[in-house]
Amino acid sequence: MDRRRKKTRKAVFEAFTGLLEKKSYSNISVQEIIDAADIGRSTFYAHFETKDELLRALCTEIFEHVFSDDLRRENTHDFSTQKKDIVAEVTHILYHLNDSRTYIKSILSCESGEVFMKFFREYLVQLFSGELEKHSSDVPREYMLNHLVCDFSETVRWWMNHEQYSAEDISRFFFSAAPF
Amino acid sequence: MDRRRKKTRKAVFEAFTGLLEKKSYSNISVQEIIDAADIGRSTFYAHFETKDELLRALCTEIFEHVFSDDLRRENTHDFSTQKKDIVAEVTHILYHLNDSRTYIKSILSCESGEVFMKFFREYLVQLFSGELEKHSSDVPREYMLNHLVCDFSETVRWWMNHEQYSAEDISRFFFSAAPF
DNA sequence: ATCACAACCGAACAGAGTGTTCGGTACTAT
DNA sequence: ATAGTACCGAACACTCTGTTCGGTTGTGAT
Repeated sequence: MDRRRKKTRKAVFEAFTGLLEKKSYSNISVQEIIDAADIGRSTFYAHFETKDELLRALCTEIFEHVFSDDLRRENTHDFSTQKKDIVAEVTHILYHLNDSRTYIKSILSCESGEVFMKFFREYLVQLFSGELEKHSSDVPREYMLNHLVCDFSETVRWWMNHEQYSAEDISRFFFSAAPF
Repeated sequence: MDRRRKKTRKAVFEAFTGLLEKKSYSNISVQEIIDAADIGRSTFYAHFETKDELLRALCTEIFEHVFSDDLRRENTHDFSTQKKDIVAEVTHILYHLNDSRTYIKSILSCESGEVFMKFFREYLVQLFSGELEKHSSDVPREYMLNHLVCDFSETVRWWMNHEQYSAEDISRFFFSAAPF
């Protein structure tokens, strides 16, 4: 990718998350992002169609990082590593999430958090749907899957505002309270 | 309250929820609500300062209904009824939620859902914080409280899209999966 | 039935934000 | 060196917002 495009993209992301720390998503105008990023008006629209798309792009970028290992493992059909147990996998994801903490906190701080959480839950459905096979109960499978996904995503949301805990702590909390 | 005010208020709420079924919150303009409610522009602004305030007013109205008994009980210092067990209480709230199902589904269908969920969680914190005393664990109390609140609010969100289940079913699912 | 009051109407207005266009400039990759 | 790409920013048409105000109609109390 052209060095200029990368630079512009980065400037926009940083301006955007910076603004999210100060004010809510809906109160941020495209013009403010443009000014903060110090780019031309038409340049912004050459990269992103709307503010919403910018948010989605940012979420995608974050999750590509967080779930990068899982995705890679899916492509290489290496069954030995696929059998990693769920506890290790969850802890691993928590480590990655911690890396993007600053971005995530900004996004979660207002309405835009809903978009982030939606993205997040979509990834988690894949993560937990396999795990669910092992358990049986008189509760609909679909309910349990949604339950696990929400447990974990909300655990992460909580964690983002409680920095004192480590990834291992959070993993332990999660498995203590979740119905595994 | 003046009959006209009641009528207008009702017309706005109905127009708003009707629109929410068709398109997302942020894509609904005040003018569309005004047209759908068939009222004058200035009339809308005489009732609600902004679209956001309308959403909050609608949420407040819903929760005043859903939690009406709890609130009443709080005022009358009747300790005999205060000791109602949590299962009955939860089931009771689910019944009330079912009454407002149409409204709630509309609100939850897009970004406005976040506002609804936020309101909802605030009420639930009160409901569950007492219940938590009874349990002990090596997990922070604050985490457990948030966990219960999210479990329940997300259970309700799930329920709204799975009409085939009764309030009793949902109550059972919730207590099966929650760490009680 | 009357009457003071409150609610509603809707046109008009200023202001803010959006998304596009276009001619010109500057950078990049090869 | 050069062709292609990205950026700039002014200008434009458009939509939406929130307010104002003079006039109309409905309401509740007496």
